[in-house]
Amino acid sequence: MIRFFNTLSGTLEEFKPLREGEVRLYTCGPTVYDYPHIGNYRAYIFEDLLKRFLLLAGFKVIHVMNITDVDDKTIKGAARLGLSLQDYTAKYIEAFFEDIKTLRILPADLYPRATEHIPDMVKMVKGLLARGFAYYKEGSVYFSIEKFPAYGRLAKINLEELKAGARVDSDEYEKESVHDFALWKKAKEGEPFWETELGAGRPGWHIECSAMSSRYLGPSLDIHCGGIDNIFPHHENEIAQSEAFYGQKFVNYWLHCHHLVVDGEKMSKSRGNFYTLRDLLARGLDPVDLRFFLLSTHYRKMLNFTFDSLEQARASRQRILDFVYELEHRTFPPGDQPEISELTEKMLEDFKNSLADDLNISAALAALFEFIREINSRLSRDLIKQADGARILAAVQELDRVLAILPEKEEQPLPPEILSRIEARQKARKEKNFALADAIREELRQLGIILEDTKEGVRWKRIK
RNA sequence: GGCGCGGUACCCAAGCGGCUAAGGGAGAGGUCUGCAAAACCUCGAUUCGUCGGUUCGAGUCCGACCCGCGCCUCCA
Repeated sequence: MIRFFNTLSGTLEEFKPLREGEVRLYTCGPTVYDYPHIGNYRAYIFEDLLKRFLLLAGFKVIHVMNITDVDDKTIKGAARLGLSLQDYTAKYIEAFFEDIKTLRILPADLYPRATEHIPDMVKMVKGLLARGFAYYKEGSVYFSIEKFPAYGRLAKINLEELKAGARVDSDEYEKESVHDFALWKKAKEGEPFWETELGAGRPGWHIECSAMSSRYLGPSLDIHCGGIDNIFPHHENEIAQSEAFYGQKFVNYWLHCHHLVVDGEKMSKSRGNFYTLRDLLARGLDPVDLRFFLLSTHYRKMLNFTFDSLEQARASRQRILDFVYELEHRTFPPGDQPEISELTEKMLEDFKNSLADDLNISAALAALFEFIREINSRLSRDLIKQADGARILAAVQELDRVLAILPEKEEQPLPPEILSRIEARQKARKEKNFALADAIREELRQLGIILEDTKEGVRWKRIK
């Protein structure tokens, strides 16, 4: 049984897709006004884990992620540089795609852009006007939340209290009630706009997700994800718009990822604790280590990024890589043992069952590490046979369909000058010239290559 | 004011009513080694923020309190 924590109900629920064997997944994508930061990637990596798990569990997944390429920030950014909206956002869209590839995030099936779906949004806004859920005010269109009694269910916000505690809204647009939100914003001097049946203007942020999700996934979808901060108002508003328009349930399961903080505090540029992926790559970070770090804490728990915790994650991942390396490079005696198959199957089952339990990655990894220790113990006593080794390796590779943390292919071969240094060291060792041997070892270490002397000869591995 | 999250060994972290409280990192001991490094193995909490309560039995449920954090405004 697969179960997820549904923000809507506030409880763990058994997962049942609308259509047997198929999951329609919508995840909120980037607003392309700047380079994404590592907190953004925590959310995308959580979604990637979810999706990869669903795929491993045998589901067909149809995944749509929007790209917000028109909003206040993109408009401001473009204006500042005197660029068109499109020219301004193109750079960040490209950076986003580069980054997700670097982090081994599986691409979505579709990346609809807001600017390319204006007609869908206009149609929806018109429908909401016709049904009395929306109203015009000075050329803009607003959603009237009092017309939608279920408003506040997702965020568990009581409208009365919300009104009492809210600050005065200083929005330059006029609306009837403070918490009504804009569906369509009247064109302003010097800002991009679209000439439509609603008048000249641009869409509000929330309507874009409602329009694009239904366009590609239908009026009802299985899972909608995003960061915890999207719950209110963004997702609350999406529900209001979509359900008011279609008159049916919008999303069955809402999954939200908690924040990443840095050194215990919210990341912000003014605090100087703001990192993009590029910042970290420039420091020599292996992006897959970052992936593992972001992956290895449960998605509903706040994650504290520090360079120390990143180092812990790196070391932890290295243990898995060393295990795989050993299996790939060792020679085994022929034969196989049913006991090993059993251990392997048990580990796979534990791993998958843990993930099926609201993506409990800690328990899943614990199953893997326990298995690694068990097998290592046997390896050290030469108790693993050839077929066992192949089976173990296949199992770890299967898990890696979800984790995606193993080295991509064969390691890059070493350049000849390095190889000859290794040979020189072997020669020195044979001649018992250990001072020279150690000097060469240290020299290579400086170059990021670690040598290991094993029974089966010298081995090397790269370190970052 | 409202809503919500967290406090488990030196650090990260699972466990959510009942086997000896997972797992990883660091550390200590050992194996291997010319010595190392690396790797591997072993060992690390009578105890789960504090105080009460419920229960045959509580990190696990209830109450109070202390500490840290987030949201209620754009934000993953």
